[in-house]
Amino acid sequence: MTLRDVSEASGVSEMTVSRVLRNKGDVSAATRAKVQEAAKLLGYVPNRIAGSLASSHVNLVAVIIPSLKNMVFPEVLSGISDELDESVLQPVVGVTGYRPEKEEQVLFEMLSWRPAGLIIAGLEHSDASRAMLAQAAIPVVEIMDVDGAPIDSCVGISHRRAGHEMAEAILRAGYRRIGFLGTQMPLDHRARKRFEGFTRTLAKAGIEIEGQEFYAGGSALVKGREMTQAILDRHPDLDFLYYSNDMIGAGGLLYLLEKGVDVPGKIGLAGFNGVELLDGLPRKLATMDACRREIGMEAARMIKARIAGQGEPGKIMTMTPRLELGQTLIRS
Amino acid sequence: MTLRDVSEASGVSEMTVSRVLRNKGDVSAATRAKVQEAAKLLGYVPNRIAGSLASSHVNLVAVIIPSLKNMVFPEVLSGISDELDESVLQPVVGVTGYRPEKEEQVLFEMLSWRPAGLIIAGLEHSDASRAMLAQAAIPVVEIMDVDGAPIDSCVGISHRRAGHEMAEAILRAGYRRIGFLGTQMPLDHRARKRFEGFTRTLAKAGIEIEGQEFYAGGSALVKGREMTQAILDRHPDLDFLYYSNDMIGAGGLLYLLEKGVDVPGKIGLAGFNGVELLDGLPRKLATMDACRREIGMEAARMIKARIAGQGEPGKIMTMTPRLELGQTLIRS
DNA sequence: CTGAAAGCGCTAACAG
DNA sequence: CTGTTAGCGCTTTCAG
Repeated sequence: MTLRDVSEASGVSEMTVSRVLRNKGDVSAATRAKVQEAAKLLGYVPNRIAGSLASSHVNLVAVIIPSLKNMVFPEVLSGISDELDESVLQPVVGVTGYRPEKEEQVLFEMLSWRPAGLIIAGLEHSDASRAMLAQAAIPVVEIMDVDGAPIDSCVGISHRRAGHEMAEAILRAGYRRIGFLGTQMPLDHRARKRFEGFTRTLAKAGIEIEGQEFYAGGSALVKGREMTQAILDRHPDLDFLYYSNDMIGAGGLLYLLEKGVDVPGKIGLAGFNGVELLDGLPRKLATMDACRREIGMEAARMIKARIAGQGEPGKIMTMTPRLELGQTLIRS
Repeated sequence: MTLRDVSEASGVSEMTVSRVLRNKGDVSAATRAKVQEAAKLLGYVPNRIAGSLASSHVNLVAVIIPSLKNMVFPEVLSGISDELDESVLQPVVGVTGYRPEKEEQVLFEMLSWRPAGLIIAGLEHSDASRAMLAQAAIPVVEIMDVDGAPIDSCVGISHRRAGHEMAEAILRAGYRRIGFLGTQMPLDHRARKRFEGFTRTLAKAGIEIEGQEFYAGGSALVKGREMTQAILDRHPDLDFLYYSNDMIGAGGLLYLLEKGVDVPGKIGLAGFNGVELLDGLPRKLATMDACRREIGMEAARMIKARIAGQGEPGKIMTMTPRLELGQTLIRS
């Protein structure tokens, strides 16, 4: 089923059929009707592969994320998808599993489709990846993080600053014996930066983290419980626990409440991400919103603008996450 | 940057360069090396648009799902993505927002890329959608649901049966005054089928649902709390609540535990999906696993097989969800 | 093992 | 407003 079929069925030249189907150029109402009828009758679906090759315009936006298992990324994707929905652009998603080699491979695959733009999570990329992007010469928006040197545009939050602000709030509230619980993911740069921002701020106040606990795999809620128990077994005097994400934080919160521990009196808690789930917990966990949906939407907007020839390259947009004290961090 | 550039840089014909880059046909080691060096030096990324047009082989698998906001679908996607990872196939995702018109539109868009196969959620599609799929003549796998007539292949669970089995377990445990809490989504056919299977089985036992509550939007956990309160306000005598998904069920569970209600003695609870989250709750909610990841992986496997010319068309695979009684449904 | 010719299905550019 | 011509960048096919 090709344009030629529609052309023959309607008695109109292929070129004019093409114009009708793309709403491009002036075509008389009569011809237009004939063509549309023939196309519908035949159930013609244009071949974008041929179309894109001929026009060298591709309506694809490549999106590269580390994972689909962590709800954070589907939320970003959802923002991108919703925003692109109002345009002709279509997202194509690739998943790297947090692995740089895989990122390179996925990037290569995606670029081979000659997308009109690219959205990619994080600022850390291999030299090979950077080289590919430079060659591709398409608008690139790096998302989620702004702590570093973007290739082109960038929208996200400062995770270092997020860690820093949480540390300040904790200190301000008077907590001093602080533990950290996180994921065993050396390649999660954003978690690492939050940790750095956090510990550096504590250090400036002359405080060092008294205990740490890391996990990998499994149900985050369960792991949060287990880690909380473990860290308190080893460091019973801790008066605050900072979790690298809300799910393990929620697990810890549930565990402590069951134990009858006074939260936030005896021990304070905080997580990170601002997941909706927290609203339904018995007590609201302190957290910091990562602006996931907004980041996705803004990235999509930037790409749209650039493709439309409007936005400037190199634009950096820093979102400011709200600190939400909830009910697990004493107000100061 | 085209094949021609690599050809000129390496002094090898375009055709042979093409063969090297695709590992196709016999090429001497010497030529191969020359070509690979030139390609790497230039940072050449093949143009799959041209390649696909010329060969009429497209390594894309279209995946159409209702939403990214409900964790269920990213989980299925993740299964598909992981399974396709070991092949040359690449998933391309489209989102319908549960709207049939949007599904048609997304399907049209996707088919215009001439994917090698299609995975689509659900068995309910408009006539136009079915017509497009028929014309496309590619392997189609409908997923998540098996209650209906598939277009081609199909892998999922019977939601009617899931509702039926849960009803049986509830009756067996001796509960009689039953309430239902679900989403306000007339187009979520799977939720509807569970409800049908559930009520039909109750009816056979001479029992009718005594109260219902529906929600739309907002945090499911919070809504679960609110709905639970609301339904019990209106029907204080209910002794069982069946939730159409685990998140609202978890909200209900937390609410009742806080109230000091005897679960499952005074009132029993059950959800649906088998989300990992449940493992970390104070009490484990009864549920039924929807086999989300497995369905994704199996669908991807079916597509791979079909594209490789192996699998039979029309294969239907019914997964059997495990009933997990947890600690909110009295054992019988 | 290597190359030349032809064309995938469509659209840009130009001519009427 | 409509049609013709010439590719887009690659691969198929066939010839050496």
